[in-house]
Amino acid sequence: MAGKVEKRREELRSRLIDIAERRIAAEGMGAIKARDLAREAECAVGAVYNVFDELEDIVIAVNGRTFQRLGLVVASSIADGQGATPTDQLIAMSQAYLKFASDHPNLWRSLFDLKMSADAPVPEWYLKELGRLFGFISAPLQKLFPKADDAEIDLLTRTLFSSVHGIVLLGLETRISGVPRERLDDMIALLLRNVTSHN
Amino acid sequence: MAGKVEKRREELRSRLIDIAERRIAAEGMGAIKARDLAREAECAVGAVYNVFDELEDIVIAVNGRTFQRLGLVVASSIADGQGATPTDQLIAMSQAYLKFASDHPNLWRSLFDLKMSADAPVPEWYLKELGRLFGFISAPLQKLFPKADDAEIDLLTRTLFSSVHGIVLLGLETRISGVPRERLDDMIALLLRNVTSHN
DNA sequence: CTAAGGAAGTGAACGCCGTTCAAATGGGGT
DNA sequence: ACCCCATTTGAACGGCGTTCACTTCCTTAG
Repeated sequence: MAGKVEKRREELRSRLIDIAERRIAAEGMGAIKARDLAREAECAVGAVYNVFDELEDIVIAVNGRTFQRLGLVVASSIADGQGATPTDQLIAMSQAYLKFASDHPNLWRSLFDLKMSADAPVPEWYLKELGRLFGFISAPLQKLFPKADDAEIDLLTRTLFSSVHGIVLLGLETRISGVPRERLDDMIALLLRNVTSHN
Repeated sequence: MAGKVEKRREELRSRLIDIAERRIAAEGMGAIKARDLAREAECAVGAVYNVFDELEDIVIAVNGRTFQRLGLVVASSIADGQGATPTDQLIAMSQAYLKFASDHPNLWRSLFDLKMSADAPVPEWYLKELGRLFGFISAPLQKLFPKADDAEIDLLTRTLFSSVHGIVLLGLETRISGVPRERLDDMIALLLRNVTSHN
């Protein structure tokens, strides 16, 4: 019966991730402090390091949840309107991406702000979720450009994802954009309609 | 003769910015440490704070230089080929932007990584340089879309800038892109040709 | 030329951080 | 019931940005 210790460990682990998620959502990645987490989780600072190697790993765990939620949001944005045109699907997904980033700016920023520290070999779930996102994009693109080969579709997928990401990123950065939130939807639609209308 | 003190101050100021610029270029924004700068500038830590309110202000000063250099690079990318089509001008500028970011990744990242701290009222030079960049983009766009009004041109300008920025940003991030450097030029050209060819 | 006044320069000290580790604790096998 | 060792603990460590009482030295008035 060697389950008691492990259970507590696992319980503490998820409790810490919950707390970190709330703090990141409320005050951003910079508000993650070992002593604060320990106090709120009612454990010693050292206990945090029994469950995670470094503080950064807690942020990575939160990012895992966030990435998954983001995937769900994007997926469900096209779940209903299967009759929509490929272009409209791309726009719907991109605007869902924007909405998620706008609704949870700190959680979303943390996905990209975290510098994977040196040796870190990019977590597998990261690439998996990213692949899911890319898959959502490339499907409509294949309909739009039936003659394109996989490499071309892949390049276009990454191009559009990066472009939309850039619009969302700079758009939510007040100091740069000077663009009101509702215009960002227009920018995304403008981009995607122009790119996909020439075929 | 009240010039001796000021001269030393100014001399120390520019010396610190030089050192900070080298360090950022070599090791990134995170390598800016008060004690390191002071040691290399051969002054006391406190002296740094006589010239700058916070360490962050040194990074801002470096960013000022970087932004100016970036503006020059983008401007000169279209200086020679005035006969080029507007689309080719846009592509040339964007690829110059990519080249600059790729040649000086740490300096370029520092332009955007720095979170202007809370109250900070966005430096005037920042908005000025950004305006210059936007001006370079909107000029060819006006030729491409003569019927568009200023608001439309402005929205398209910001859309394309953000898109190119996104491509560069994610493209230089190895963990996300998986795209070789030379393909990024293709992505930019692909985007801009598609967007500007429908007219 | 000198002496007084104040700005600039100094570096030890402060408070906070992530992380570690010797000591205390408590669950599991005998 | 007991001991053993993994878990847990929180004081301690090294490093950070920033401050401040103190010293130094430039400026300028007499």
